[in-house]
Order: sequence, then structure tokens, then C-alpha cells
Amino acid sequence: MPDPTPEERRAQILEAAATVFATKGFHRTTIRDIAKHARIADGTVYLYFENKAALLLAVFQHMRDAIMANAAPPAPTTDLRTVLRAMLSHPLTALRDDNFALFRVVVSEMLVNDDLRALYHQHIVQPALDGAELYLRAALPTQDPLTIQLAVRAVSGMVMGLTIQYTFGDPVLHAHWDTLPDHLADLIITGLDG
Amino acid sequence: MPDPTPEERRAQILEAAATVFATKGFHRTTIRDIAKHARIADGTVYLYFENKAALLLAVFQHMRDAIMANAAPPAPTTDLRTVLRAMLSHPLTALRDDNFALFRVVVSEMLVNDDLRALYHQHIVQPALDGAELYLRAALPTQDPLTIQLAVRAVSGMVMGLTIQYTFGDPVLHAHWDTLPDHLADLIITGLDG
Amino acid sequence: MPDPTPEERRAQILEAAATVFATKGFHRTTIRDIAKHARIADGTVYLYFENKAALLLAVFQHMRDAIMANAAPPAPTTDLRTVLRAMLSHPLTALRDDNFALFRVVVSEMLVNDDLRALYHQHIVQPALDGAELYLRAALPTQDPLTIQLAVRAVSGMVMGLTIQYTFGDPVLHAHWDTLPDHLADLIITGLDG
Amino acid sequence: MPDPTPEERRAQILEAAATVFATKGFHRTTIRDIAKHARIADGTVYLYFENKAALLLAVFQHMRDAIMANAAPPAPTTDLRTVLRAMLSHPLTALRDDNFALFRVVVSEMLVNDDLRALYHQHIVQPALDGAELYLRAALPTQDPLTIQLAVRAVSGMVMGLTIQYTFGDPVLHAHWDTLPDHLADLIITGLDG
DNA sequence: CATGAATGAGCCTTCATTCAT
DNA sequence: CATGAATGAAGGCTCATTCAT
Repeated sequence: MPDPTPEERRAQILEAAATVFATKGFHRTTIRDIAKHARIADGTVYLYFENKAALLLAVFQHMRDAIMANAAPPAPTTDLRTVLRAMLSHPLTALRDDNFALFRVVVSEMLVNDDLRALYHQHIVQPALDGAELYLRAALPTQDPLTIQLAVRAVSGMVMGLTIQYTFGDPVLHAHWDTLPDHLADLIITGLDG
Repeated sequence: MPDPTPEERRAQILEAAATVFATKGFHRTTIRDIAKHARIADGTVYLYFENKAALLLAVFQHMRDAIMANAAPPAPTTDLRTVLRAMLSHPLTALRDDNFALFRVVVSEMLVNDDLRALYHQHIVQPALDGAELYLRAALPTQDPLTIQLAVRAVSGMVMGLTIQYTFGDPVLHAHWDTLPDHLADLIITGLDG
Repeated sequence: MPDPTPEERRAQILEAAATVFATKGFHRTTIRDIAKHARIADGTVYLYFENKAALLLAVFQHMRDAIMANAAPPAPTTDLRTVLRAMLSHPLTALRDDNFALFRVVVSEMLVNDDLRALYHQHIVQPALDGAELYLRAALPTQDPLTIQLAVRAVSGMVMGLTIQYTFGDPVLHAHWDTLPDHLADLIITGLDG
Repeated sequence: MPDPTPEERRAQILEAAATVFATKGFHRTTIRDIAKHARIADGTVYLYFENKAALLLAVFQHMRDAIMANAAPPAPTTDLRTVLRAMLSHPLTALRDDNFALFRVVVSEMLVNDDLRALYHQHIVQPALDGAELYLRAALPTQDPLTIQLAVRAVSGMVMGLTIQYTFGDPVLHAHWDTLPDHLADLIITGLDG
């Protein structure tokens, strides 16, 4: 095979890192683990990434890009339920298989690593909150702005919390993960005593 | 001062551990950090705790006990909103100040540490889910059981997710944390388009 | 039970030490192991013995005393074979069961511990060599003195080497340990081509 | 000097380990001692050896190889005395100077370390016993097989025991170590009263 | 005398990172 | 660019020994 381009090499390392991180967690993973998995020398990793933390950051960004790539363009539908379902569907279905394990590791480190947390906020949470808030303001003009702000946070928190519970192995969530967006949309719109 | 009793010594170590863990995170904390903070010798820590992981476990259990201590007895009120508000209020207000930082560290490790996760599940998640499910089944007899199961998970996920967002420093949540239970209860019962 | 006398207490510790040393070896044994076995506190050990090494020394001396106690007085028999058999019989049968394990541990440490080695030399090897040499000189007046000196060393070395091989589990030695003195006496006196 | 090859580096560490082990014994030797002696970093030791025990094992194997290297090929001489002298000569002269101290340490640990003991048995004791037994059976067809088995063990035990006594500093053995094989061969063949 | 909690030096081992080739 | 041997700081943990009660 031809020599890989720098981009390919970087991607190769990133993929290896993602795989090993997902399997063993951040702290239990050694640079050597990653290098072996990528079939390169330990030192080579440092030609493409500053250090281990930067590698995790990059893995996170890559995961984010992959997720954002197939993010539906904000459909200008008027139907609240449809929009909400889409908004829920995306994060809930974005994580599949390996990604769940990786998500767990990333969140774990994020809780404790300021850089990673800032990145997450800036690239994931804030845009999502802003977008959702904007949309709901328009869709529910009679609602109190604060209510909408809190609702948006409640929903995004719910998504993160459910994902964590899923990764913890909750059997009910595992059995109904596919239809979860529908149920949640109902719940959120109609409420429990609907 | 008189010699501390074993319980006091244990508590002293536990408190030091909680403080340092909360400040530096689990992995960045060394046994020496904890010992110094507790003004004892390194080896003394091991007279009271098997190892570092056990120390984290104990910190978690201590936190749990503190939280559970002022858990309201399951009030047999018929009012769904009141009950729901209480159910939300408790976990959301249980964590105060230092505890948030500690919570972050514990959750972080839980995501990656099987023992800790099992403990969390067994002592926190499962009881909460079971209790809530039982209550809602009675309070909302017309609802589909599955809907209730999912709703319970959605709410508990929401609580965890909101807490995480809070620890991440979200200003809106910080400004309205006290009234959050009310808003959430409304949202959950009435729904967004209520 | 009444308070043990100092001697009893000392013996109690010694016995515990012997047992644990025999089981786990010197270095793997902790003072706590011994104290627990003797059902006393760790610190008490130090009231009766200077330190861990002194404990091993004392164990060795105790073992030596036990062995020497039933040492046959140098029978003034003229029969070389009988005397030789007795001389072989004693060390070979002195070690029984637990003693073999302890012997192994003591020899192991002796090889590396100057104090213990000196003690062994002074109390075991030297007297045995001297006694044997004296006897053989009288019994075999025609033999070259050097030959006798070397023979004495060869025999005592043989005893030690065979004992080590026995503790290593050699099946042949295990099967014929009881009759070994006879065979050896024959061998030594008559030689192989006798 | 040019960079050492991996083999040279390994040998360098091995030699350092042998020297320090021989001087201080296994347990008193630290990895740092060895690393310093080899003028390398502590961690480097672990690039070549799994752990401290493996290092001792390797030292033993190296010593064994060095000894076996100049092992005389089993001469098909008919003369029992010549063969026996050769058989004795080899182990007794194999250990020279430093080796005696190292031998002491290895034997010491062997008495207490199962792995090392198994290795010793498999590579040293068993082959020696088997070879000797085979030879003597042919050379002394009239002898009882059991007698031969025991004699073989007696002789090999004698060699080990004498070596230990030598390392213990026995002056007689030191003075006559070179001619010892001759004396022993005489003794073994002719017997004491020959 | 006895206790056993406390001490703290010290050890083995890991692993992120560097750099000469 | 790639390599991977070498580094050495750092950390968890053990355990002989002490000493206040």
C-alpha cells in the first residue's frame, strides 16, 4: 500500500484511539495501546497529537463531526410534534454500538476535564440550546420565555440522562430505544395527564 | 484534643477524600494528597480503606446516606403535582455546593467503573425507578404501563442531565435552580402546549 | 486461663513464628501474621524479640534444641557401621513433617543471612564435624587425616543435600527415607564397587 | 561507544543483576540498585524483564547456560573412576568466585520460590540424575537398581551440600577444593574402609 | 506487660513523553 | 516522517517498628 497521507495517518490514529478509549476508558488506555492498534510506533502518535489529552479532544471532535454530518437541516415545518421528534431522534439515534461506549468515556472525562467540557459546551450544548430555544419561541409565542429556556434545558438534559441510563444497560430503554423519540415527544407535548 | 475514635478517624479520612476528590478529580488525587489533607500518614489511610477505589466507593456511599437521610417519606398525597414536585425537589436540592463538584467526580468515575456503577444502580437508580413507577401506576391508572416506565426513566434521566448541566455552569439553571422543581412539574404534567 | 509466664509467652510466639515461617517463608511472613497466629498484639512480639530477624534466629535455635535434645549420646561402640548409621539416622529423621518446611526456610535465609549462618556453623556444623572427625580418626587409624576431614565434610554435605532434595519432593527419597541411613552407611563404608 | 544491541543491553542488565544479587541477596536488592549498577534508568529494566522475579530466573538460566556450556560430553569411557571424577569435577569447578555468592542467592530463593525450583529441577537436577543413573546401571550391572538410584541422589546431594559448605567458608574445603573430585571419587568407589 | 493505631520510609512498577537514529 | 528504546517522575501500597494509653 502507498504511504498514507498525513490526513489518513491522523484518521488512522484517531480511529485507533476511539476504539481503544471506548474499550478500556481514557485512563486505562496507554499511548502504546493506541499505537499498537494503529500499527505504528508510539512516538508517531506525538507527531500528530500534542499529548494524550489532545487525542481525546480530537476523538471527541471527530465523533461530533460524524454526528453533526447527518444532522437534518432544521426543517421549517410548522408541526411542533414533528420537529420535536426530529430533535430528539437525532441525538438518541446518533450513538450506535461502539459510539455508546465512547460516549460514556468522553462524558466521563468531560465531567472532570475543563478543556473537553468547554469544547462540548461550545460545539454541542450551546448550539443545540440556542437552536431549540429559537424554534420554540416561534412555535409557542404564548409561552413564557423562561419556561421555554428551562424546557429546552430539561429536554436536552433528558437526552443526556437517558443516554447515560442506556449505556448503563437499562433493559427497558434497550427494548424501546427505537420508538423512544415518539414516546418522548408525546410526553413533552401533551404531558403526563394528557 | 483527645484521640479520635475509629469512626471519627474514618470520617476524617472520608471528608478529606471527598474534598480532594471534588477538587482534583479521582485520578489526579493521590493517596498522599488525602493523607496530607487529613493530617495523617499515608499508611493510615489503608487502615481504614482497602484501596483508593474503595475510598471513592465509601465517599459515594457517604454522600448517598447524607442525601437519603433527609429524603421525604413517600407522602400518600393524591395530588400528582405535589408528589412529582417533591420527587424532583429532592434530588435537585440534595446536592449543595461542594457536593456538586463531588457528584461530578463520582458520576465521572461511575461511567467507567463497574463496581461504582453497580452500587449506584442498586442504591439510587433502581429504588427511585421502582418507587416512582409504583406511584404513577396508581395515580394514572389509565396510562399505558410502558408509557409510565418510559416516563419514569425520562424524568430520572432529566434530573441527572440537569444536574450535570448545572455542574457545567449553565447560568440559566443556576439562576432558577430553586424554582426548577415547580417548572418541571408543570412541564411534565401539562406538557409544552398545555 | 491464667496469665502466661514470660517463658510461655515467648514459646507461644516462637511456635507461631515457626508455623507461619514454615508455611509462607521468611520474607512473605509479616509480624502481623505471627501475632495473629499467637493471638496477641503486633507490638507484643517486640517485647520478646528484638526484631523479625531475631525471631528467625530464635526459631532456628529452638529447632536446634529440639533436634539436639533427642540426639543419641555418642555411643562408644566400636562398630563403624553402627556408629555411621546412627550419625546419619539422626539428622535424617530429626526433620519430620512441619520441620522440613521450616528447615527449608531456615536454610534459605541462612544462605543469605550472616548471623544465622554463623549460628548454624557454631552450633550445628562445627560440633558435628568435630565429633565425627574425632571418632573416625580413632576408628580408622590407618586413614590419612585429610581423607577423614574431607569424608566427614562429604557426609555432612550429603545429609544436607539429601534433605534439600527431599524437601524438593524427590519421590525416590520419599519412598525410601526410612531405610536411607542403612543404604548410605553401606555406600559410605563399602563404596560403590563393593 | 555505539548503541548497545538489545542482546547486549539484556546482558548488561543481567550482569548487573547478578552482581548486585550476589552482593546483597535477592530481597535486599532493589531494581534501582540494579539499574544504577547498569547505568540505566529504572524503567529500562522492565523493557527487558517482566519483573524482579523474572530477572532472578534469567540470572539463574544464564548461570546454568554458562555452566552447561563447558560441560564435558558424556565420555564413553569404561573406567568408573574416571567418569565419576568427571561427573564430580564439573559441578564443583563450575562455580568460581562471584558465582559462589550468586549460587548462594539462587539456591536461597529456590528453596522458597516454586518457579525457580521447578526450573532448577527440570534443567539441572533431573538431567543429572537421569544421566548418572543410566551410566551407573551399565557400569555396575550387578548392583541393585534401588541402590543405584539412592547412590545417585546421595552423590548429587553431596555435591550440593559441599558447595553450600564451601560458600559458608569452610577452610578445609577451600584448601582442597581442586583435588576434591579425586578424593570423593575414591571415597565413593572404594568406601571408607577400603 | 499488652495493645494496636499510627507512622513513613521505601519498593515495585507503569507510562507519558522525548529524541537519536 | 517514523521509529521505539530510553527515560524518570510519580503513585499505590506494604509492613517493620514505635509508643501513648
